[in-house]
Parts: sequence; structure tokens; C-alpha cells
Amino acid sequence: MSFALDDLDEVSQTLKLLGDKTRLTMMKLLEKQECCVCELVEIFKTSQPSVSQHLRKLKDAGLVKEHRKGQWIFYSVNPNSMQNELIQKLIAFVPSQDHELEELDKKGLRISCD
Amino acid sequence: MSFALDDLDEVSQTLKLLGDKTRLTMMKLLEKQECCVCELVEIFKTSQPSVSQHLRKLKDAGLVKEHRKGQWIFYSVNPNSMQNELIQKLIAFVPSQDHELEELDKKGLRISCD
DNA sequence: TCATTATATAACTATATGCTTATATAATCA
DNA sequence: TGATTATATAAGCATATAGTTATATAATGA
Repeated sequence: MSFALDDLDEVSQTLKLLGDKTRLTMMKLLEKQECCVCELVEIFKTSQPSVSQHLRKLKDAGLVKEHRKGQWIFYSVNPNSMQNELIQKLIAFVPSQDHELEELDKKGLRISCD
Repeated sequence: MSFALDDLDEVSQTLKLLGDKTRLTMMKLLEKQECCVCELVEIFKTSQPSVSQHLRKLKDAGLVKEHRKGQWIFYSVNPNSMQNELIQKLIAFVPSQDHELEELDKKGLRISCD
């Protein structure tokens, strides 16, 4: 069961976070598929600190979770966040990012473990 | 018929706009009921220029419409905006602002024309 | 253990944002 | 017409934000 998020501050805080193109796209990507930082650096064509700082904000808000696999840290959307119902509705409006993941595969830059 | 808003920039731009507590609350209010600037000044307990500037941003994005009645200019949510489907989903998560309108009535500060 | 790779964090900078004060425009009313 | 009321806009300021560079931490592998 997901309980409704009915608090003005939390809604506006969440919208402010996702009012950034990079973070909004990240959520769309990480909803479908967990990614490590270096994959996101490749996808967003930006610096590693920039990616880490965006992820930090999403994590602080509880929107993503992380787990380490060896040297990599993988991030994905936290399905148990209080804001998840809102998040799901939002990212439905964001264009699919599947092509980004396919690009990664093509370039052989996809990280996979186990 | 409402057509889906499927553009990353427009979605993130809309979320950034509504990632402000004042503007988010305004949209919730103006969805239910048109208000003039002076009513919003009373409700938000802030300055008139501040309210006007927020409304300006919402209007520039096409999210609200205005019409003058005598000396007052009334604003309301524009149901024909390209983002309306997204807006409706968003403001469903915002707590009702009915009490604000009731407060106005009680204080005799509600503007009505015709 | 040392070098390499992945990630996080800190400090700095440039730009964006929201509010304030002051002023301009527009409508109403005496 | 002049005073009042409602609203918009401009300029200035303080804070927030996102990116950069430099550095720290952590895991891997030779």
C-alpha cells in the first residue's frame, strides 16, 4: 500500500528537485534500470562530481537508493519513498530514455557484475 | 482532447515553476476559483509585487490566464494549456486550500463583481 | 604494498531566483 | 479633473543553485 503524500512542503520540495533536467532524466532512467555513477557520467556527458552531487540530492530526499557492487555504486529509484506515487505520475510525462541505455551497450560501456 | 506533453524541457520547466511553494499553492487555489491579485496578497501574506511576479511567471508559461473586471485582474488556471494534464496530476497531491478562501470570506475581503 | 579506478566531498565561482523598494500604468470615484 | 485603488514593472540585494577544480576515500588488482 502506498499512502498519499499530502504535504505542501514535501510536494514542492520534490517538484523543485525534479525541476532540473538532469535529475528528472536520471529518475526516468533509474526507474527502469539501476546505473552506476560512471554510466551516468557517460550518459549525461558531464563531470563525475556533477553526477555525484545530483545523486546526493536525490538520495537525501529519499528518492533513490544505492548499493555497492565492488568498486561501483549502483543507484536506482527507491520504490518505497513516501513520494513514490507522485514520482511515478511525474516520470510518466518524461520521454523514454531507453535509447541512452542502448547507446551505452553499443559502446560497450555498460557495467555489469555478478 | 488533451494531447500528451512529451517533451523533457517543458516537463522540467513546469516542475521548476511549481517547485515553489507559493506558485504551487496558487495553482491549487486558482484551479478551484479565480482570484484577483489583492486576494492573493491577503492569502499569501506577502507583498503585491511578489504576487504579481509569481503570476507573471505562471502566465508566461501559459499555466494561468487573466481577465480584467473593472479595476481588478482575475487569474485562474488555464485549462487549455499544453501542460494541463500534468498540472492536474500534480495539484491532486497538494492539500486543499479551501480554508484560505473561507478565511477571505470571513474577513469580508472577497472581491466579487457583476 | 602500490597504482589504478570509482566515487564522494569541499571550496570556489557564475548564474538564477525571490524578495524589497520605488515607480509607472490603469481604472474608479468624488 | 484630482485622489484613490489595483496592478505591473524595474532596479537592487541576498540567497540558492549548478558547475568546476582539487582532494579525499574506498575497492581492486598487479
